[in-house]
Amino acid sequence: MIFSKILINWYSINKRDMPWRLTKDPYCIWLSEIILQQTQIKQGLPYYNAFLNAFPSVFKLAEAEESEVLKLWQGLGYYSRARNLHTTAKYIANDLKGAFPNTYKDLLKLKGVGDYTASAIASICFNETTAVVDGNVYRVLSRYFGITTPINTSNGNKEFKALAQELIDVNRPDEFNQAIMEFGAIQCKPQNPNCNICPLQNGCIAFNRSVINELPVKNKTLKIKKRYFNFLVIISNEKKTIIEKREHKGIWQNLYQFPLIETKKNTSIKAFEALLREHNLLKDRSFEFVLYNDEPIVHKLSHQHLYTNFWVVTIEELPVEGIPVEQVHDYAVPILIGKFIERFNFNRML
DNA sequence: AAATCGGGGAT
DNA sequence: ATCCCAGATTT
Repeated sequence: MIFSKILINWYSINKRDMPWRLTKDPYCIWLSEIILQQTQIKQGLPYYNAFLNAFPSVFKLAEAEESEVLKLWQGLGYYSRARNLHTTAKYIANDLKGAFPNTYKDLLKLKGVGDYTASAIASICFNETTAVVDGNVYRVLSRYFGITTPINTSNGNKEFKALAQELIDVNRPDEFNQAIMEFGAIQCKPQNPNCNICPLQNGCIAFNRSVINELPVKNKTLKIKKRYFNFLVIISNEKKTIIEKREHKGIWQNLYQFPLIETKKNTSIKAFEALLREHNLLKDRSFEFVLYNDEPIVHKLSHQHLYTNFWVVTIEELPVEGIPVEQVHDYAVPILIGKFIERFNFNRML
């Protein structure tokens, strides 16, 4: 039996129930694919339901404020996905009058839609024969065909895309694409794949050579930077506090945070007091402060480790406008801040 | 080509 | 700790 046929047969028996498998509506498929980029289904699923509930159509999404979209995206990470999602929704609703692009070529032009997502939408919604290549596909193909080209190189990307495009079932591109991804997710897993019950075992080069655990090959480049964040949780007698928007490029763009002092290394309380006293918001003012956490809170991102302190500063009157403390819940914040807000429990002060 | 962009889950 | 996750974009 041929490769695609085996996969599709396996898929028909083993596929999991997913809400986005109940529809071919490009809006729903697009939304699910953006949410699931670099995101496990278990983590993305509640966000998919929340978004469809809040924004049942591309027009509703287009009408929303970006702040609202980011708030709903809070905790999912890679926030450029949410910003691009909103930009693209406005483009489709306003410029295209809601007519979703229906070819791989046109889908690729959308912000936040790359080769994988364009292929997925084109095949699932419009039956176009465009093969997807995601992390699952890299793994399944590299093992079955014994390919040692590193997957995170341009050569690897080209090679696997071409191979997947050869293997795809032209009569059922949608099923083939979903089958190979599902197969990679629950059968040909990264660790301890179920080779003993695998329908592709016979022809699998990695299995026959006992090199399953060596594939796929990936170049590692990761350099992790350490950063030292000090957030100022400034609270006035009126129970107001200050938050600010992260406007600049970099992590958490357009999300909110407490005023931040970043230092080159972790500072002692004594040394930090000096920084506090010369800070714009506190200069020449009378205040008290306490370090909320005993040890720096370590927040790990893929390229940075953030060593974080929350300094609770009490002051008679805010130097700028500020917001009532209970309103901190209304803003999209990084999960690092969100967890602090939850633990600190501003509402107890009311 | 390499760096950047999150947060959680599995081992 | 380390790797991975239904990748895309910027540098």
